[in-house]
Amino acid sequence: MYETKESSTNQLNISIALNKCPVTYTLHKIGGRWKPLIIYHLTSGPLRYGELKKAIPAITEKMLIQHLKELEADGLVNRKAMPVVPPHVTYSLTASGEALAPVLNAMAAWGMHYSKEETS
Amino acid sequence: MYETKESSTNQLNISIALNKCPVTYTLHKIGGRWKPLIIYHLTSGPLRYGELKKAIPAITEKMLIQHLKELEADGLVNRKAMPVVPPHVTYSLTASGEALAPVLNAMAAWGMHYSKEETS
DNA sequence: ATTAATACATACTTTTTGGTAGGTACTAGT
DNA sequence: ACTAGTACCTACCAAAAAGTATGTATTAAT
Repeated sequence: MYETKESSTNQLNISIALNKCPVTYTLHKIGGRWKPLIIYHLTSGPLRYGELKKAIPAITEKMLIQHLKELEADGLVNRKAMPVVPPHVTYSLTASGEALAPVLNAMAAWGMHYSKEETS
Repeated sequence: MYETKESSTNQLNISIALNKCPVTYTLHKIGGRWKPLIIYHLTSGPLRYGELKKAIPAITEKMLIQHLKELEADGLVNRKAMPVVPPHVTYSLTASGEALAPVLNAMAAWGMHYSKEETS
């Protein structure tokens, strides 16, 4: 029968999980394909758009800018544009972005440990 | 023009990101909509399938079993079936599942801190 | 007039993830 | 013969995320 609902259960369930689970909340903020890599590269200091692109060659410009916009909207990243031409824009981590460091470290430690076991 | 590629760039990019970034690896393992909640409920001890369902009312049976299968395949969760009827199956965390605790704690701490700021 | 440099924007398509609705197997108890 | 109880399975569909291709603005240098 497959009736179409007015408001998607998917969206509803996202907010249920977000409210019930702070882990899901965090996951939602850093959960894009390239977001951890972007954040990682910014931990060593601010970078220009083009520098990020070079640092992550496999990312397309669309995904890079899209993730940067989301990270900015979520308050994890600052965008600073100099009104010159050609444009000069730098991205840096905000306080809450920097505060992700222990999270990323814990995840990296787990990931390195258990991805090694997999291949052995 | 949109030519269709034989092997999706999406899949390729997943493995690029997985290889470059242990954080992405970890994210990939716990990244389902309900996985953090499932793991969280299992931290207090083994639970039966039906108990998990009651613990997370909003999840559908399809998603529950699907996530459990993935968690099992990824070695985070053990499945123990008693050959009785009606069936009796319990799920518990493996060593690597338990080892996620610091990761989840870090994520929960960050999530609780920064989701509060958002609503204030 | 054309090019170079930089940081995007947008229309469209593909791939993946999540949700809906229903069904199955097995046995003990009535 | 029928029901209850438990743990699933399987088509099918919808929504979200990711990728492709191409275009835009500005100005200084050639």
